[in-house]
Formats: sequence, structure tokens, C-alpha cells
Amino acid sequence: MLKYALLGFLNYAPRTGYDLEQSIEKSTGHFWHAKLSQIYGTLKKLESDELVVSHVEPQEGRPDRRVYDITQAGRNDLREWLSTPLTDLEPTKDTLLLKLFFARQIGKEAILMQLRLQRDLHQRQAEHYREISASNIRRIAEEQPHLAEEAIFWEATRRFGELYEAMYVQWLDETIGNIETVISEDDR
Amino acid sequence: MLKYALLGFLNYAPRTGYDLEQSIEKSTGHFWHAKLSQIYGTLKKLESDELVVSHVEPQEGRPDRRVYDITQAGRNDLREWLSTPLTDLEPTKDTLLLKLFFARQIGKEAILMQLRLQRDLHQRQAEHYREISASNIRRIAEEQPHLAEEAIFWEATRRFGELYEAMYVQWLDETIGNIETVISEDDR
DNA sequence: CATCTCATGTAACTGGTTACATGATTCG
DNA sequence: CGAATCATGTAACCAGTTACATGAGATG
Repeated sequence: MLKYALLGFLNYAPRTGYDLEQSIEKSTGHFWHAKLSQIYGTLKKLESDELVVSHVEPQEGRPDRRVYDITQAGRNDLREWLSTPLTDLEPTKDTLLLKLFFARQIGKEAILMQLRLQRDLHQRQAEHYREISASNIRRIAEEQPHLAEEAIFWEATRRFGELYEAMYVQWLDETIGNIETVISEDDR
Repeated sequence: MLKYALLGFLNYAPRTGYDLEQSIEKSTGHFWHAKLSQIYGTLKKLESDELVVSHVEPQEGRPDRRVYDITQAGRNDLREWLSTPLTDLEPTKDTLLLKLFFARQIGKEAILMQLRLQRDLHQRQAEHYREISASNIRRIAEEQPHLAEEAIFWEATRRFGELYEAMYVQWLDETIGNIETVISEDDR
């Protein structure tokens, strides 16, 4: 799948593996991320499949840049993927839920501590979506008017992050409350 | 991580790889799943690490069962993992969001169709959490009273699924609405 | 003087999926 | 009579992570 993230960004404009990592970090990072090592490897594979081409731009004082660009075959592949509907739900993996499921093993106070810690992390992430992400999208759309049409979709993905984190915080508050109630009942 | 799901279930009672797949399917399936092939492989690894032991129960007319049980070392490992707080947020991966991010490539009607399809899937999943999952938990807790203490945690994970799917549907409705509005503005 | 940024990559490993192989019994 | 269930496993592959290796220039 990283393949399509890379093709998607290269379809806006050519860039290096390093640049791609930053593009991802700034925009799709919260729902699709990748390490540099994986990006370099995937680009190599993409080039051997002729979906992208690269050329080296020599530089002085720092490593040469290998700039990738999408090919017509790459554009076709991207478009085909985008056009194919997802007919199933994606399976989720959430470590916190897995730990919570088996939490009786370690007792209520121990799990409460962990839930409160996560609550703070999600709370901070929720604020991030409300503030920083929202202004980033506005800025890019203003600076590069040819991408203004994209903004509605970018904003939708940001909004997802916002709702997701708000839901997570709400659920944690509710869950923490329930466990606290059971503890005080046990004490009676 | 599957490792800990397996240890967690074996800590309730011994069972086979096949049984484990069903336990997972029925309970942690919506936040942690695995294919049989992975389960068998992981059990083998766990046994060589002496966290579980197995013995074969011969059967007639069908394959012999290899029943696994957790060892004391396995219990210690499970408890240690459960006790270690998660200090970071887990990175998410969501293919629908990735497609949506690049959706201008294929146009608004094409993406709307896909979003509506997903809306129905998530709607159905939300109902599943409200109805089937909730009654399953009640039934298990009644049938096996020694697991009644577990029910509060199980119910919390079920509730997460319910809130998650409700949030997803809400977001899809909102997003579909936004895109439809932009389309009708374009038409003017 | 240390850390961050720019910039490339490879290798080993871990986690997970897909496909293959087998075969009796039970349910509709 | 066909599909699902019970029950085991292996092998090849794909995706992703961690660790290693290099090194100049800019920032504080």
C-alpha cells in the first residue's frame, strides 16, 4: 500500500525518497506512515516495475539527490487503485484494547494508571488535529492554488483524526469511570 | 503481539490452535485477529521458548488434537507485558483515508460511491456491536461465573467497537455531505 | 562542541498473508 | 450432494522495523 502513497505524492510533483518521507510525515502521517528505509526500498521496486523513473542530481557538500518521477504506467496504476472500491472493512489492531481485554490479570489500579496515561496522549493528539493540522491544510492550499481542489479531501482526513481522537478520549473517560465505580463497590 | 493474545487465552484454559482461532474470532477479533497459519507458527515458537507446553490427544475419524497449556514462565511473561504501560500512541493505517486523500484524481462521483459503500459496511458493523457482541459477553459471563470479573473489561472493548463504528458512520455522513455540496456548487 | 538536517542506502529480522496439502464427519 | 466444520501443518512471499554505515553543513 505504501506504493500508492508514493505514487500519489509523485503525481503532484517529482521528489526524492527523503522528500517523500517528509510529505508523508506532514500529511498522511496519521493514517499512513513509513520509515525511510522502507521508502527507499519501495521506490527501487517501483522503478524496476517502471511505474516511476529516477535521475541523480549531483550536489556539492552533501549527498547527491535521486529524484523520482511518476510514469504514465504509474499514473494508470494509481488511478486504477483509486477507482477500485474497498468492499470490506479493514481489520484493526489496537494493543491497548488487547491489554485491556486481559487486564483482570494485573488488577484494576494497574490498568487504570495505563488508561489515564493513554487518555492524556489522545487528548494531546486531539488538540493537534484541531489546531496545527487545520492550519497546515489552509496554508498549503493558499500557497499552491493548483492544489486547492485537493483541500476538501485533505480536510476530510484531518477531520477523521479529530473525531477519532475525541471518540477515543470519550471512551477512555467512560471506561476509567466504570472501573473506578467497580473498585469502590469492592471496597464496601 | 499475537503471542500475548495466545498466552492470554491459554491462561484461562488449555486449548488447541484451532480453538484459539475461534476464541480470537469471537472476542478479540475486532481489535486483534490472526490466521490459523500464523497461530500454529506462533504456538511452535512459544513452545520452543518454553512459555507453553503441548501434548497430543489422539482422536478417531479426525486429526489428533495438539492441546497447548501455559507454563509458569508464560504466565510471568504475560503479566509483565500487561503491566508495562504503553507510552506512545499507536500509528494507524487506514486504506480508505489514503484513497480519499488522493481522491481528486478520480473525481467526486467516483469517490462518493466508494464512501457510500463503506458507510453501509460500518453501519452494519455498528449494529453488530450493539446487538450480537453485547449478548455474547453476557452469556459467557453467566455460563462461566469464574470469568464474571473479566466481563467489565470485555464490555469495555465491545463498547470501543460500538463508539468507533458510530464515529466512522458519522464521519462518512459528514464527508459525503461535504462532497455533495461542492458538486452542486460546481454545477451552478 | 553537540545536535539536527540533508541524503543515501543495505541487511537482518519480525510479523503477517497466501497458497498448498490432507481428509473424515456433519449439516442442510 | 455440496458446503461447512474439525484439525493439522509447511513454504513462499510480502510488508514493515531495526540496526548499521557514511558524512558534510547548519544551528544553537
